[in-house]
Amino acid sequence: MEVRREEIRKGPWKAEEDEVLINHVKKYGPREWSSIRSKGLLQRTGKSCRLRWVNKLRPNLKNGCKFSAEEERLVIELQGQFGNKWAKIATYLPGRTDNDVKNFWSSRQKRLARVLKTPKPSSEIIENQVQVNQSNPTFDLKCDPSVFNSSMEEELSKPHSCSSSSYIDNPGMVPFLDLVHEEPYLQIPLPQLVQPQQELTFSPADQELLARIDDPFLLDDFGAVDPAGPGDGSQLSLGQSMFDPAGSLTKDVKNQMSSDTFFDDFPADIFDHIDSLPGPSGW
DNA sequence: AATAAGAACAACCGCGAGCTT
DNA sequence: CAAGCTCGCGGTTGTTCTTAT
Repeated sequence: MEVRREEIRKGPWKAEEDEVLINHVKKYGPREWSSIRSKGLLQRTGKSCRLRWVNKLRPNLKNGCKFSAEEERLVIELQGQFGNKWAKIATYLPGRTDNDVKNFWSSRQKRLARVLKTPKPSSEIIENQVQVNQSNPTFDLKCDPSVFNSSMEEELSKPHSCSSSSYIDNPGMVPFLDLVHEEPYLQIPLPQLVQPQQELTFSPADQELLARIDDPFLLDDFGAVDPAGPGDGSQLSLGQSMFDPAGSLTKDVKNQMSSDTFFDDFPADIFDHIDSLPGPSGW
């Protein structure tokens, strides 16, 4: 015998449904999600109700507000520390949900993947360079901070800016993060940025490259390189390697680019967070 | 102005942990 | 103790919006 089941609604929520859900939470609190359907209030699963509440209806959410530079930096920092624990990371970002953080990260990864796949003309030279220290695998970046602050500027210029502040108000929440440090000398802990909680490893080819880092003819191995480039081979461009050290140091060396063209194609905000990340000793 | 590509956002699904019966 | 249920999390997919050509 077939029992006719109530049809379960899916897809976008209507305003009326939101209202019902809000009323339910007002009465009973954010729990007993399954009872919403069993009481016949909504044709939605408890799961769906909970998700809607958590992601859209909960008070104090920053809906429709882009991640500030500080938030971006914090997400990146925390992702390096916790991995893909979005719910945990979201607790450090008032007004942001795990879904927000997850989507932000996912978009970012896609951007990165796309950028890293895009070959750049060798004539483009990057001014902002990376030094690789073999014994201590961090990238030391010396760079013009003006290059890296696009979204920060954007954020500051927004009259409605709703940048997160509670972790600033409560520095104890993120004790390792120095958000006001202005010194344009960067230390990026590679393992955190590349693959959380993993030992940084270089392929044999990369190791060979690193060993030859002072070899003035190193670049010759990679075909034509614009003579206007740094040319001394002592520094690597900030290109792909910091995000993919196992596979792309070689490409890095030949992808020396001008900051103009390079950053035109690079995700606008990608380096906003690179400011004063602590070295591994601070972790 | 039309179209394609990319980015951002919203929602669903599967799984596992924890609680209740 | 085991089965069932609820909830929360992370991954994934689909849709809409924005930007570039």
